[in-house]
Amino acid sequence: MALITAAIERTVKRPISLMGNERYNAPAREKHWQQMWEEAGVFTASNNDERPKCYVLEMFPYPSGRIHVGHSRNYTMGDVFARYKRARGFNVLHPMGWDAFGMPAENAAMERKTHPAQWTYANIAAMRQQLKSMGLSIDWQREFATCDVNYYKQQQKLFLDLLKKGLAYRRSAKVNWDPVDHTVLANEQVIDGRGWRSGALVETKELTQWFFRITEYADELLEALNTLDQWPEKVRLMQANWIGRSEGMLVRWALDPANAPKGISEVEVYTTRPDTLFGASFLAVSPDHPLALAAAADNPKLKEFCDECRRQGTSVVELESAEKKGFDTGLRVQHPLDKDWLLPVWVANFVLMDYGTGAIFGCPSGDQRDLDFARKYDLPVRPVILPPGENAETFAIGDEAVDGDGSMINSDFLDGLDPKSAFEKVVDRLGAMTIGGRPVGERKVNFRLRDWGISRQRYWGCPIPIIHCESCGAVPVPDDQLPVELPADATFDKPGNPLDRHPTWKHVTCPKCQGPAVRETDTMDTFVDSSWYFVRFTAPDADTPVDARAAQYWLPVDQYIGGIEHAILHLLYSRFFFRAISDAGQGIGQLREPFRALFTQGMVTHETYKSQNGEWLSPDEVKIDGDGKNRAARHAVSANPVTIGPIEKMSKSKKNVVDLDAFVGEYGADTARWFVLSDSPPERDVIYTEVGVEGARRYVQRAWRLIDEIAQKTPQRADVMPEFGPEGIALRRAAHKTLHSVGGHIEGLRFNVAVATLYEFTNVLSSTLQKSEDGLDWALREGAELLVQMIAPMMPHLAEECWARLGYNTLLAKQPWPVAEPALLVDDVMTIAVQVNGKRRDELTIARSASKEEIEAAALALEPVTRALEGKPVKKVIVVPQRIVNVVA
RNA sequence: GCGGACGUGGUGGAACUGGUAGACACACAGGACUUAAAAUCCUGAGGCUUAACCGCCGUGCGGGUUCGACUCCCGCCGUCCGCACCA
Repeated sequence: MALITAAIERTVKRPISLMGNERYNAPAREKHWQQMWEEAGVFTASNNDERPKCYVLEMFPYPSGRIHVGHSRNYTMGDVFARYKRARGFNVLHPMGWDAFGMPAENAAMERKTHPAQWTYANIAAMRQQLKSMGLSIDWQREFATCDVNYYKQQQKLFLDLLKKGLAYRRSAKVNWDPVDHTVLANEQVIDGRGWRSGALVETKELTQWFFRITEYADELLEALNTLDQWPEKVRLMQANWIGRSEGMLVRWALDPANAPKGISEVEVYTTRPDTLFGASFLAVSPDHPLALAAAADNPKLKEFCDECRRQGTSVVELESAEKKGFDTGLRVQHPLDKDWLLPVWVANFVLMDYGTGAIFGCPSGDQRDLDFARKYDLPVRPVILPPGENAETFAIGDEAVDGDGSMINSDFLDGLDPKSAFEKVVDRLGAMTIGGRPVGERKVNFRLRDWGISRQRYWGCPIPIIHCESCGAVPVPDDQLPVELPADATFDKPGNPLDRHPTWKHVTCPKCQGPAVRETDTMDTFVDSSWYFVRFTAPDADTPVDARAAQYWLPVDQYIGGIEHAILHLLYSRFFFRAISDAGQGIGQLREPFRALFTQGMVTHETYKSQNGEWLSPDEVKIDGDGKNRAARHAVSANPVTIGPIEKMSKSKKNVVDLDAFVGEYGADTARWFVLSDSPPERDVIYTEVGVEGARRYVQRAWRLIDEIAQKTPQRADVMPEFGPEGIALRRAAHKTLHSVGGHIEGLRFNVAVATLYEFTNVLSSTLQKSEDGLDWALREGAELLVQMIAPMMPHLAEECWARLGYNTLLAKQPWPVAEPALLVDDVMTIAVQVNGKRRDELTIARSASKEEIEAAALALEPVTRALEGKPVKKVIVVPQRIVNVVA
């Protein structure tokens, strides 16, 4: 029995030589090599290793069901990098897991009557198979899903750490409430003021919710962006804008006691432009500002106005088109720099309660919104900054506010100063004055960033480990009672939170007083799950959330790869959470940034198709006729005309996806890998086309044929190098130069250029194969072996097959990256362009050792050069060795 | 409105810190092999002019710096993305 299997094994293992034009059967061979890798455990990463480490990570997927070719690009890129680094002698960690909590599972439960867990784990099983079929060099032993009890148990510990440290807290906050689905909606789930599923008008509701104190780290998160020099500039900029630091002043304005509401004597305003204080013409407060509420208490019309503002939609369209509206409260304030100057206090719909203090002073001459507002309600407009070149006597504000540089006017002691000095002077002046025992003005740094609300009124998420007790308040679940597990028997037949309506789950005794109490029924935002999974991969089975030794060995992630859509939230939350858990006691050490290098890859796009009745059609339901302008589509079965729509990112909803299984079954994984890496720069989108795929497939076959031919024609290389003729030398130079450049391109993630370089070398190799010369066989074989090793990170199965064909019985996945011979990287002759007056006229091939004088003389002797000179005297000759000669006449 | 990126043949794109623009691929055309097709192989090609060479033009448009600009600077035009009443 054992003998028979061994025999079968051998026949399967040895690739059959190609006689004539036999094709390489990728799908069959790929399965074989995947099995070989698995048996050899090539991709298992050890936490105890002498080699330098390299942690390569692609953003882990949400298990939505199936993987399509669009998803595969991200993993392919990471895999090429991981395989390359492994070959370069690194101990590589390349793990995979599942971002498995979230709403779709609950929706599926509602629609299909399957439990979220069942749905999720079934999807994971299917997608794991798909990823494995791509031949990714992943250490599957470290795999986990965030919905695994073991994972979210550790996350509950982290939550309690943060709570102890004061980095998690509870407060009341507004949410978008869907009154039909009884659920909280994220902003992006509110479309035109209505719930995206129910269509009901969304209400604003105050709920007590849990928050993480990310604002505590606002300054650090902003500052540290400077250290992330291997992140895209774009992402750093987006984060910086999101954090939105501004430097300004808090200014306290005394209310005119004549009609001030009881108990309120001043209004605090945040401004970044205290220099324009003399241009103030009114104060405006948010409809939710305490002063507005107090004033509205005995003013029904004002109350009505405030209510109307609150109803004003939160949708983007509404905010954009919303008119600036206000209501005069009748209250008056004293100007801080002129006691006799009284200004009106308005309630305005454009003032946000949750930025700054919810109150502003309006300076119409310097701010467009304030100007629009002042014009509408006929409030004074007083210019305070005179733009350069304007005359102070005649200058007036028209329809446009002036926010540029200039010199101060109409501003008392600030007159003549530039705005910056005026700013400083006002800071000094107001700082020295007091109101109600405090300074009238003080410097204040403000951030746009808000604390991170993590409460979700959902079932399928990590339960927040808190017990609410009437007498003890919010009590942390004691460590020995963790995890707080999701009840398996929840019901999903109606909207609302299944945890909240579960008959028994939430009723517990208080850990402190043993009295009756209830569990927190909110679960955590799934962004919490993804904020530390990369830490957990370093020790997925540890009893504590973080294994200090493993974390400090592997982190930071050396190369992180994912979509630009996560530029802000996921990446910012992760940067915060990493610091927070470290400061709360997890053994991460001194490290503050989790991701050393970040790469944001482009999407795979595809044409979209729509049937006559407006339904999306998938590519395999459509037949394309003709090409160019005559290109038309019809339905594959009914032959009805089909509209070809715009090229868009592959997505399930538009059905413009190509399923990975179908693709791999037909073409093989290597073709898919090669295709997504070719042509387009990796950070840019790549368009999926049938012809592009055919091109990739052709190359797979061509490479295989070429290697096969060389394997047949040339003997194994002798250890001693023969003497080479010109062809042999040229081939070896090409091979080693390619090796040098492909390595660099992979290192720099320029996969499309690496692919092009490999095509180029393949062309050289196959044309040299037609020639004969002493010693050439040796060079051909060397070239073939190098080619195989170079394509290995991108097309690992084909490379193994070729490697075996070349007579090796080792796994290529275990071979080190070949080293280029430095002597072959430098030519002994060089070809340089010769210009006359900056225009290229000819080129010159000359010994590398030639002196400047020799080059100059040779250049001037060229016929096209003398012709272009037309007898004119040469003024100057610029010779840049190895680059160019420019003759200036 | 604010911020950013990009613009190169029929197409995707290449060109290292300024130094032969169009590598490589796709599509196309011609040829070889074949009874034929597919597959494969060879050849050609930025545009204009030309029989061909030569020549001229050419990296969105206009200017500038430089011996020399796809690359750097200034001003436009266009496309895409992010943020958006943030005081």
